[in-house]
This record gives sequence, structure tokens and C-alpha cells, in this order.
Amino acid sequence: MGTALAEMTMPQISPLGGEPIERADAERLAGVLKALADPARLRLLSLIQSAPEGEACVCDLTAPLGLSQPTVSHHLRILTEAGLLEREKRGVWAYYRLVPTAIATIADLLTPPRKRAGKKAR
Amino acid sequence: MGTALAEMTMPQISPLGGEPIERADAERLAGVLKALADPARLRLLSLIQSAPEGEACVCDLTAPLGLSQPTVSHHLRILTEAGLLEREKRGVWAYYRLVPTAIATIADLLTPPRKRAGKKAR
DNA sequence: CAGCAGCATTGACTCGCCTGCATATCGGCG
DNA sequence: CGCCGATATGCAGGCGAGTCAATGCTGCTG
Repeated sequence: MGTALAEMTMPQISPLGGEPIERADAERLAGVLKALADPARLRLLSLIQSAPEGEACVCDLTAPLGLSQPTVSHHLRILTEAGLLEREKRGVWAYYRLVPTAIATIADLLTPPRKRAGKKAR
Repeated sequence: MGTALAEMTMPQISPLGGEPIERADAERLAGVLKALADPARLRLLSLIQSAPEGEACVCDLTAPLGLSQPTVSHHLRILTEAGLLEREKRGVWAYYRLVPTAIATIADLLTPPRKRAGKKAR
């Protein structure tokens, strides 16, 4: 039940900030990034995000991607387990939508030097 | 040529912003993210960034990672070709350092809904 | 000049991932 | 109640990726 993203935002790790990153933290962050690092999945996120209600079902996504339905379901599963998508089944259809701040969280994890509290000063 | 990052920041693609992402853009962005989506490479970036002068040579990185020297060189090559690291050879040593705004650029590519009209009021 | 230290490259092995086909499951409809 | 449509899951093939041992290359150094 992972939503791997949630598991790593809790302890508030600082990936590329100050101290060298820990092995376990690196693996968690890499896991989430690995979910993003795929053309099909990036397009899925983009398609869902730009859909009418911000949501889309599998049948709407297979055609634009040019991939088979099982393959699309597979990618959606990867994204969901990574904590980037949430699934809601209404009737026969399964609607997917972006987890609100998920991607922004990843972006923040990559850019820690944005703050300037207590600078080292030369 | 390389520095895949530069090739995609030039045309100013909009990854997860408005219109559905194009296939070519998705593949470019996925390529850069794939370079990041590895525990060893994340740790390399972290180690280099937190090194004394913000730079480090291969011999300083093999031990903390617990990987062989060829493997470390391999990862450094991946990161360099992705545009995340820059290499400078001084004498026998090869010093690597982060490309200043590279990672921040990736983060920006992931967060389009953020206002970018004026200053960043953060 | 010969030897050595630091890195990069090659080859080989293994493992994981993307994809499609076939099949199972679930919900609605006639 | 049985059929059909929408998804999910299992299985298998193929390709790319991570790792290491061995080797080549370059620039100090004695």
C-alpha cells in the first residue's frame, strides 16, 4: 500500500540539500522517479491532467498512447502505487486523477537550496 | 552534443502543464528523469554537492558508494551526458561538479501550475 | 625512461522492465 | 440469468540497464 511518495515525505528527507543522502532515502526517491521516468507514463499524467474534469478512464487513454489496454492499466498501476495517481471506480469505469501535490512534492525534494536561512557565508 | 537537458530546455517544452505532452517531449524528459532515477546516481549527486569545494573526483566516490570504480565512472558518464554534471580533468584526476541550475530546471519542468509571470514570492 | 596511479572503455552476465496476448474478474443490461 | 463491455492480472518474449573483471590510456614521479 505504499504510495511510495507518502513514505518518503513523512521523514522529510533532503535529497540534494546538505548532508550526503542515505542509501535508503536514495532508493525511495529513485523509486518514485523511476515511475516518472517513462515516456508512456509521462504522457498518461499529461493526458489525465489535461482531461475535461482532470480525470480520465482507461478507455480514453489507450488510443492517444497507441498502447494496448493491459499495458495502459499496467502503467496506471505503477503511477498509482508511486502515489502520483488516485483511482476511483464508478460503475464499470475506473477514473484516474492526479494526486494534488504529488508532483510538486517531488519537485521540492529535488530543489532544497531554495531557502536561505543561515547561509554559510563564504 | 549531449547534455540532453539543454536540448529540451531550449524549445521550452511544457511537460505537465496545459496541452497533452508530445511523444518526443515525453521521451526527452523521460530520458533525463531516467538519469536521476537511480539510487547510486542520486547518491553521487548528493556526495558531489556536499563535497568541500562542491566537486569530487572518482577516487573519492567509490568508497562511500560501495561500488567499483568502473561502475562509478559509468554512472558519472550517464549524469554528465544528461547535463547534470560537468567534468574537468586536472592532472590525473577528473573532477565532477553539479551543473548549477540543472536540477532546478528539471524541477521547474515538473511544476507548471506555478506562476511564473513575476518574481517568485516564496 | 620505466613504473605507477587515476579513469575510461570493453565485454559478459544478470536482472528488471516494457509490451502484447490470453485470461480472469466485475458490473450492467437485455 | 446469461451475455457483453470495461479493467485487472498472468505469462512470456525481448531489450535495455547495472555491475564487475580485465584492459587500455594518460599524465605524474622516481
